[in-house]
Amino acid sequence: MYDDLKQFVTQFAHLSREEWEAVMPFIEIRNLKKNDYFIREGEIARYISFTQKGYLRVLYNHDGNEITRDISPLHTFVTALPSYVSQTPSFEIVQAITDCELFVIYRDHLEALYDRYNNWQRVGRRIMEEMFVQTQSRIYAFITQPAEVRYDEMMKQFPDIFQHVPLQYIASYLGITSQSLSRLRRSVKF
Amino acid sequence: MYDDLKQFVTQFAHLSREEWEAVMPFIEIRNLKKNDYFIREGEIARYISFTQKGYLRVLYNHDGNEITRDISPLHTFVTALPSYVSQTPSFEIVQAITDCELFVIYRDHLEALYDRYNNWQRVGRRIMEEMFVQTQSRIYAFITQPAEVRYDEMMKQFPDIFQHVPLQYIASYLGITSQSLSRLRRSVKF
DNA sequence: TTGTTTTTTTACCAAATGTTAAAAAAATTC
DNA sequence: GAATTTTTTTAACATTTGGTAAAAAAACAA
Repeated sequence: MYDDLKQFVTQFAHLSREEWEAVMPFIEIRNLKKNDYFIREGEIARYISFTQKGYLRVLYNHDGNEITRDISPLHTFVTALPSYVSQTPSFEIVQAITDCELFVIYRDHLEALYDRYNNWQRVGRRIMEEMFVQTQSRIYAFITQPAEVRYDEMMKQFPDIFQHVPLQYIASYLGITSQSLSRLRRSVKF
Repeated sequence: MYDDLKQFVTQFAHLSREEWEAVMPFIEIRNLKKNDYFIREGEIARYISFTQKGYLRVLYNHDGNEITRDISPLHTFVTALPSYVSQTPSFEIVQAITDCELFVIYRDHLEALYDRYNNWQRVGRRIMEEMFVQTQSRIYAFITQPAEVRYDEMMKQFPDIFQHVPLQYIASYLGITSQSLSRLRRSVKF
């Protein structure tokens, strides 16, 4: 049932049986249809989600344009983090790109788990460290690589995403317009 | 002595007197001269630094060009994080931009502190959350703002940096060449 | 100070990406 | 399946940024 979740978290720290089972009562299964919202604009992000099935994106409205900041790979945690950590209204929106099955954990429950088990707190810390490292490499990509290379790398790293995610979201994630993405896709082919 | 450090960490969690004092024996003061290295390329990052005085930058060599990924504001933690978390040789270099006074803490000591005090583990987690949120807003800037706006925002947010940090490092941090930075600085003036 | 090295600026041209508009293709709805 | 809506592609032109080279300015060293 929670195999993927278990595998994900135990990458970061070994958990005793008791520690692992302590999270169980806090996991809530939520199914979203394509285009449903996980977090709406202005809402306070009171929970975090592990994507068991499907793809979410994190976006925000910038002068009427939707800016996709993140497209979640399978089996990772997603929320509108700025809102989640500060418990203030979210400028970010989290939306289902495809039908999704999510494991949802409320922040209050997770914080209680952290209070009780140092080891869970460690898992939380290590996951954040890892996410930070990944975000940094994305910044390196923006600094050093033209859009075409960023696109190629993304295709290599997340080939499954291209079967499920509209190109306009991918273009925004790469920091270009969908017209530009179209153009560089054409030039790559030949 | 450690007032700035104490203020920084207690932003993230309240610490009892015992908890605060537990870190003291682990703090090592290190002074760097301008251009000295804190972490060298290929070295394993075995410690983290709080910049009490001065500015560090995090960079790496990309086809012979130095790419500045980060310029540390005063009173924050810095290390070559990918190496630090995985304990593998660092591709990133951490170098003093100005003379620096650093509070250095070894990873082994910090991990021991985390093991012993859940509250310190919490501080570590919250700092990583905060750093992640900041890095994300930098990604938003890359996606939505042209270099000129990114430059203006940086000047607003870190005006002190411009008195100490060479423009070429700032250009690289902004993701442009120093020639381009020169050009847009000229156009802003009038 | 003088000479040397490094950094910043300027200029010109090239390449990458944005903007606007419209057509084509695909997905969705009735 | 036909009509409608959304997404993707194409095209022409504008703007931003990069690359190369060299001059000017600043920092550093003898």
